[in-house]
Amino acid sequence: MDDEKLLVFLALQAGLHGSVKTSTARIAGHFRVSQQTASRKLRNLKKAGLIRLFAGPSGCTVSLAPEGARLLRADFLSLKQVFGPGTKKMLRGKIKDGLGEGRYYVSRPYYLKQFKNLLGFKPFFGTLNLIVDIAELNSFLLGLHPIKIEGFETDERSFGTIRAFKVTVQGKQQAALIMPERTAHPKNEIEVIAPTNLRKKFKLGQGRQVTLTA
Amino acid sequence: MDDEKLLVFLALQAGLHGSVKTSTARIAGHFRVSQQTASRKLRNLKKAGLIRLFAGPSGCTVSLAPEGARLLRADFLSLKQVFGPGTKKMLRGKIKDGLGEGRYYVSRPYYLKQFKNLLGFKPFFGTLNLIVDIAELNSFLLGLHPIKIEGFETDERSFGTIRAFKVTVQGKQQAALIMPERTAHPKNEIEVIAPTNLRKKFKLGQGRQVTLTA
DNA sequence: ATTACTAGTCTTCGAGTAC
DNA sequence: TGTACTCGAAGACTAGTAA
Repeated sequence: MDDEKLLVFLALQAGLHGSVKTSTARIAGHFRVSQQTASRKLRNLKKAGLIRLFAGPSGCTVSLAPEGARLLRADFLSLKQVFGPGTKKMLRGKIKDGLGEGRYYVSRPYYLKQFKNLLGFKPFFGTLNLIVDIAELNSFLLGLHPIKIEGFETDERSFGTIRAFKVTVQGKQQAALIMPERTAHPKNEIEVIAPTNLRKKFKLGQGRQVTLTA
Repeated sequence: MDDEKLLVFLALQAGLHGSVKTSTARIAGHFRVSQQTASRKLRNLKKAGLIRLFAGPSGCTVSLAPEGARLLRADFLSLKQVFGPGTKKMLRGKIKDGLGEGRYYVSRPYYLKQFKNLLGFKPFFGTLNLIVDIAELNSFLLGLHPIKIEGFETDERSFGTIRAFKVTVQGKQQAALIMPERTAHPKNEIEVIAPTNLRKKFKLGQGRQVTLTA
């Protein structure tokens, strides 16, 4: 029994917002593991913030925590891409006006050279900042080949390693989704670079919806 | 990285029927584990019959085996029950004419007593045999409380332990889905018992479709 | 560059048991 | 009945390295 299977099992009984009264022995029986293991796994899920758990001498009641629901939703979206009827890999995001910071670091020569070599284009000096759904983002990125853009340091500051993914913007424009390598769990904000000024080309303003495909 | 996550990762890249050329290092990088672990897990999935794998000094190409696709489909259906829009727990099956065997063992006193006590009804002496989709069945059963009907032995033969699940037939009739306890992976055939003769009540003949809800 | 074996370490499991 | 602790055994992980 892996953690995620247990989470699904609980979600099916408790629902996304409800709760279920059960026992560690019952769970153990279902997965054919020991009562001790069921108990421990349950506590682990609680510690990980995925479920809410109240356990006592009369059994335990469990409900999904928001983080647990989000995790399952991400799994669901991944599988939907596999089984869903003709769903192409796609990610929608809303434009957020950036701080002009992107223009600066995209144009650093050390990055620039790698962009050219590894992505196949010289990016416009500016980035398109998009707000996306984290679950959708994870599902979208899963299965794409990450391209590693190495970081570097100057006397003043350090520039971290970047993960880049080749994408298409609005179904037409070659581009790349980029994000810091460091963050284990991606934020809900991503940046897109392309050979041209995407804002101009597609007449995009703040709040407008953009579609990335892969 | 658990096995199932890896399978999803591969499925997203290879598709259900295609294949993908990759390397253990790339997979390892994605899940942030060692190359060795990725290699071993891949071989495990192959040994388990979930993927087809050709590995060599120039990388490896992977495709989903039918069993792997089935496993993912089961997961997908489970999650669909959680996230799907208003999908109630439901299982469809096609009637298969039984051998009259059900009539015999359902009426064994030792079973009968437990059916009454644990299911809350005295079953009609006969079973309705249904052919179902294994993935749907697994997803349906996941989350239902199994009720254990103990087996017993006579001088002539032994009667195994039965797992029973309370269900509703055609949205109206109280009933129970029963299956042998033994089998780890359920067959695609189940039996249904109810207080009344389901065949008569719903005018069911071979091949007719029946809906169970829970 | 690959895959994958071996060996040592670390994690996870379940029986026994306390409460 | 429950949950959950300890601890010895079984399994999984990574580093080093062969091919």
